Amino acid sequence: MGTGRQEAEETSPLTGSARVLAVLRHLAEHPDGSRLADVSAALGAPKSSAHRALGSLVQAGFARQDADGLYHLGFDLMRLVFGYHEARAPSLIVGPLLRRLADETGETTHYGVLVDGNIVYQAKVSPSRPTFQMSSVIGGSNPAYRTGLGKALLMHELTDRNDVDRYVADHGPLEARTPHTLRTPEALHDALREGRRNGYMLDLQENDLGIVCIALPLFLDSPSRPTGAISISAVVGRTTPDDLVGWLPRIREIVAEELGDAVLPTPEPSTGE
Amino acid sequence: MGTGRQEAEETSPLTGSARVLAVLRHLAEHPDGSRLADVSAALGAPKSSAHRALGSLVQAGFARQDADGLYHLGFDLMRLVFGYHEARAPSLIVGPLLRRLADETGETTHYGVLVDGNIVYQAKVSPSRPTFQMSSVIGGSNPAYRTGLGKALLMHELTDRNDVDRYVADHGPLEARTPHTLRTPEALHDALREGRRNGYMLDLQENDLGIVCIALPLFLDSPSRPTGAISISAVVGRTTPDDLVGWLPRIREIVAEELGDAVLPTPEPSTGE
DNA sequence: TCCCTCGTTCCATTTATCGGAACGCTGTTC
DNA sequence: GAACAGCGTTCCGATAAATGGAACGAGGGA
Repeated sequence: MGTGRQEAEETSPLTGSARVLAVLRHLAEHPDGSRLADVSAALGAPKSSAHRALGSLVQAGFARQDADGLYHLGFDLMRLVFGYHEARAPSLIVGPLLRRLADETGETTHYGVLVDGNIVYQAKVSPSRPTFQMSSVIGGSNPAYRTGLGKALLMHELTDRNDVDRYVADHGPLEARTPHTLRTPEALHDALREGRRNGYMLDLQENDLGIVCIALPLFLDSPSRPTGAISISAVVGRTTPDDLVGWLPRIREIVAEELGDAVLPTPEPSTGE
Repeated sequence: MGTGRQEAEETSPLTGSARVLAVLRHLAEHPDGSRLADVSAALGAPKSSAHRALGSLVQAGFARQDADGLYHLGFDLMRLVFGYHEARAPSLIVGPLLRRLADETGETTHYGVLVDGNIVYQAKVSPSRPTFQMSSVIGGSNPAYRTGLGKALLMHELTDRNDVDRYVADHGPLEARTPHTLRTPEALHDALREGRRNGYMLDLQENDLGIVCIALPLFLDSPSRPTGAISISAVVGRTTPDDLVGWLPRIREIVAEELGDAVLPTPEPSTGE
């Protein structure tokens, strides 16, 4: 879920610091460690160049070499990134909320923001007794139109049909990852309108077969534009859409306790179109 | 807890890819974002150089620039590091164990390995209802001699007095972070010996005032040399050393259920010296 | 003992980095 | 409303750092 870019690229010779960063990426994508020859081959660079790049990374604390000669991501980089994440506003503010929701429902919770038409996961809390492992990763992304988080945010950005059409035009066609993915601008528009009416958004196996979720936008900064959205994900069979909606009162209660009652959207009573 | 290196360094002009990596570090250390001028000043480099370095990072997906022009760590880097961490053996193997222990005791649990005389935290699980926030960060480190995790591992590395003396000589003096830190090789040797006898190790406010913990080494690979250690930390006042030791039977039970009964040390009955 | 693998080092060539200076935009001040 | 100040960005000749083919040496197997 949410990869990022291609593995081996033949765009340009890839030189200088760009090559060093490519090596860093390679190390991160190989958790069991990489040999020098692997790195060299993956980059299409001579051994000596790969070796020099690795040397720079090791010296900076961004890579390390174990007793077997295998290169790994450096502990210092992990400390930096984990420290960065824990110090960021989303973790600090919505972290406790996500944990309470995960404990209460026994399901995985997420917080995500909208970046260029995609949802980027900013925080993730698995329940104490995980029933399954969600494939989402912090920093990873998915198209907004086929995730609960994404649609919960889009519904306040794309308020009329023209907005929806422009979104679809700008961010590529609606790719049907599952049979349930919304395929047309009409379907998306209808879903967003219903979301605005209800004050929440459902995702019924639209991004991953077997996964449903309920999502709510959060208005942490501005009362008009949502800052991000939270979601609770579950597996079909164990949880029905009705169950998700049934959690709503309790969800709203917990959100209000943790962040106040101004951060939730006010459902439009019945602004029939 | 576990910083890593100095902030502003005047070692050498710092050029090329080393400078790019320094910029990356700077971004990670400033979670609220950095201006170009900040980066430039922090590196002692001209604006244009800092700008070029940031450009390289942005292009690689390791940095991003928000609408206000502030530079941040890139989402792609977060995805890479979090994905790397979740795919690594320690997370996969001891993760569920740490979670169960955290749930059972209501305290924070850690897994750490010994690297060059220091403990490096590899996994961390906070309880669902955190009573306090531990300052440890994944990838961060602390001297082994004043942490429960570290001593639990040292006790199988430094089995006689000569080993202890050599350790102290190699890894600097025993710095007393708190009044309870072990100050002499004798005290450390005695503590390690008692740990070997008991099959566990206590840390009684030796690294952080107000924090006590109990730690056990894990023998995941070899039956003779521990792979790493797990710990459960608590605040004094709410938890006494006796409470920690009282958890032991349950801890051993859970560890045996999750990983088998061969991964725990066999307490030496009474090998009096 | 030989051989193969793998990480490391060397060095002349070349190419990307360096950085001072100028540009243009935005929001502010007088 | 016009001059100003701060900021990110771009330009370009001089310079220094990256480049990579080849040789080296340690370690492990056959």
